[in-house]
Amino acid sequence: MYESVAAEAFSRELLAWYRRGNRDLPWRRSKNPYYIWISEIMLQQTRVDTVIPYFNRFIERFPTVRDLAEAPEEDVLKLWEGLGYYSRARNLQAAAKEIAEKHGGEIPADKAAVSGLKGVGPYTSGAILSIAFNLPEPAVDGNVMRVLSRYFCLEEDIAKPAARVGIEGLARELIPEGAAGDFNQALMELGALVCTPRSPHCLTCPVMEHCAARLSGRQEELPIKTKAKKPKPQHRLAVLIEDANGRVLARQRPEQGLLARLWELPHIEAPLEAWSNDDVAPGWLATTFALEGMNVRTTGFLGDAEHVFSHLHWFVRIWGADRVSFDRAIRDDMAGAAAGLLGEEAVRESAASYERDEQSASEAGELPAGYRWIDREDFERLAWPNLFRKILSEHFSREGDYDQTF
DNA sequence: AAGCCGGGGAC
DNA sequence: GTCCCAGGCTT
Repeated sequence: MYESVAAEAFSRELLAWYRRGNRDLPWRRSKNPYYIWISEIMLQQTRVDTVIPYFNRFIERFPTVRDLAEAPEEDVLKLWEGLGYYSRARNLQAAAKEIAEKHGGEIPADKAAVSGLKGVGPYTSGAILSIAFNLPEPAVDGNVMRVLSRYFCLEEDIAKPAARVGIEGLARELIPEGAAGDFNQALMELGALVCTPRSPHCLTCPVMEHCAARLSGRQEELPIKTKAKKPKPQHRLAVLIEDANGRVLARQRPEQGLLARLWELPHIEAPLEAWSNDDVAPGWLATTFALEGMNVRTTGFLGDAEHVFSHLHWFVRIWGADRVSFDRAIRDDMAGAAAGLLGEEAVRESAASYERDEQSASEAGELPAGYRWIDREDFERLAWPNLFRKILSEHFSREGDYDQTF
C-alpha cells in the first residue's frame, strides 16, 4: 500500500486543479455517452488536437448510434481517412450495430456490456464508464502510467502489458468518492499539459508537494519504458496509369490487415536491388503484374514517396505506365515464368519474352478484382492512405510534373 | 509476451 | 533523427 497522506493529497489536489479549469473540448460539452465513446475511440494513440476536427465532422454526419449503425461503410471510412488505425472505424460500426440491436441504441451503463464492444479495451471501457456514467472505474492510458510512475516512483517497465494491470489497481484506489469522471480526466489532463513525457512542468504542478519522483530529482528518468523497435524498411514500386479519359488505375486493399479497405495506386514489393535499378525495375513491375494477368509497361520515373508506419517504413518509387489490358492467358503464362525468377537476368528475360507476346494480348479485357479506373470525383469520395492521397491530389490538380519527392 | 496496426506533432 | 500519443487485437 502507498503512503496514504500522499495518495489522499494527490486525489484531492488533482481533482481540485481540474475543476478550477480545464480544456474546452467538443466531447466535454455534454455527458452524451455516444460522444464520449466516439471521442475515446478516436483518441486511442491519437492526440487531442488531431481528433477535434474528425470528431466534429463525425458527429455531424452520424449524430446518433443508429445513424452510425445504418451508414454505408464507405462513408465511415472516408470520415476516418487520415486518422490511422483503420480497424477502429470498422470496430466502431460493428459496435454501433450491436448497441442498436441489443441495447436500443443507447450505450449501456454496464461494465460487462461496454467491455464486450468491439474496439473497447480496458482503457476505453473505464473511460466511458467513468466519464459518461461516473462509475468508479480506472482509465489507465499512457498519460496515467507516466503520472503515477512519477508520483509514486514506480520502476516497472510501462512498455510491458503487466505494468498497466498494476497501475490500474492503484488508479482504482485513488478515485475520489463520486468523482470518477472528473478525476480520470484530471489524470490525463495533467499528463497532457503538466506531467509531460519530456521536461515536465513540476513547478506549476498541483501535486508536486508529495511527488516522489520530483522529491528525489528523478522526474526526467521516469517512467521506465523500453524502446520500440525501428520500423522495417520495405521498398515498393508503384505505377500511375492513366487511360484516355484521364482516369487513373487504382485498387482497393483487402478487408483485413494494413490499411484495410483503403484505396491505393497499384504497387508491389521489390528487393532493394531491383527497386533502385532503373534498368531492372520496369521488368520487375511488368513481370509481377503479369502474374495477376495485368499487362503494364512503364513509361518513365515519376517520383519517390515515403511513408512510416509503426512497424514498417515504405520507400515507394512511382513509375508512369501505360498499355493496360487483362488476360487470363497472360497470367497463366507468367505463372510458369515466375518459377525461374531467381535473379535479375531471369527478370529481364521473362519481361522481354512477355513484351514480345504482348501484342497478342486482348486489348479490352476486364481488370483484376479490386481494380478500378477512378476520376477526380471518385478520388474525392474514396478513402486513401495519406501517401497516395498526396500523390493523386497532385495528379488531379495538374501542378507541375512528377519529378519530385512527395 | 510480442507483433501488428497510422499518422502527426514536438523536440 | 527520436519519442510518443486518452490502445486494442491477434498469435
